[in-house]
Amino acid sequence: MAFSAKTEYGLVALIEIAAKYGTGGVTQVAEIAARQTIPDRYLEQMLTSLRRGGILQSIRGPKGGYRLATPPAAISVADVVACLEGSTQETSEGRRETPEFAVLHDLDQRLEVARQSLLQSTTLETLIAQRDNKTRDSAMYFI
Amino acid sequence: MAFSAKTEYGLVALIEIAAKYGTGGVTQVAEIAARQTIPDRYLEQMLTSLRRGGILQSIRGPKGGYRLATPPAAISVADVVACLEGSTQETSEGRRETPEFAVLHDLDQRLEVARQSLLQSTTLETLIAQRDNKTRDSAMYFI
DNA sequence: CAATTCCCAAGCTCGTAGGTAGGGATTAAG
DNA sequence: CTTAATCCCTACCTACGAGCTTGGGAATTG
Repeated sequence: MAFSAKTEYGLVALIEIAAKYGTGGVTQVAEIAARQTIPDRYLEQMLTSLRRGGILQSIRGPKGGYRLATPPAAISVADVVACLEGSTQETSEGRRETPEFAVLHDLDQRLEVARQSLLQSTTLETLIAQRDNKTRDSAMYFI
Repeated sequence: MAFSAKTEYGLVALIEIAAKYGTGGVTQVAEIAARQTIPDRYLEQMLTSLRRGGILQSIRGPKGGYRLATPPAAISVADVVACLEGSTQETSEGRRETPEFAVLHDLDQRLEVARQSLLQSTTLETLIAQRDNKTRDSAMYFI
């Protein structure tokens, strides 16, 4: 899996929350955690990060929960990844500076660009659409 | 870095070894390790994997060393990665089967395809050419 | 036979991903 | 105005694997 558990859980939760965006309703951690079989206290931390990152808004107290801060189409997977993949100090020192390492570093950059390009062009709206296509497709078996 | 140390070291070594392909000469672990500042006994292990994977041939004894088993243009970075990224059992069990996870799995597949596509289209020949371009470019500063 | 190289396999260590846990602040409902 | 539900903050724990070390052996050459 190219995503860490953190990112994966965060995205799964966001898909659920985003699906309710039209209605204005909120979604609770416990709900999502139960449906997706994710430890709830752990998922809480992801959603907290997403709130701090401006992707989610939270409402406290009974009947509280989370909702998106912006429309699903405005939130890309790249945004979510950036928010959850905690900036792990890229020990920039100690780099070996031979031309061979440099060439690999370039290749690495190109890989990263390709990845980011896909992640930026995929939004929560996209993901919801894909999810709904899937369930519709599987429903067709029953016709 | 999208590559593990293993892969990175292996590729660096292969670039050096591949550069001698025309001459038919061999390259020794100690040489590469010294030039690239890689622990030699560690690098040994990567080259052993590459030999077992059919990418390298080895000659033992004094004046021994490694050479490519095939021309540089026939060895893609994808081959090298496949050889060195030891198949870490993708615990396929325990997968959560909600549609949300499924959608992310699809996205993951697309990321992997994009990555493989780049890695397959990059060969040792490509990397050598890029390295040589680099050194030529930096040489121009002295004109 | 002695030096040089590759070969094989085990073991060590430290960071981190992934998860747990304790207690606090806010708010709705009765 | 109390109780329960929810989010909030912070610290801690732990298994595991990436990255590296080590100890020997087997082939080859001069």
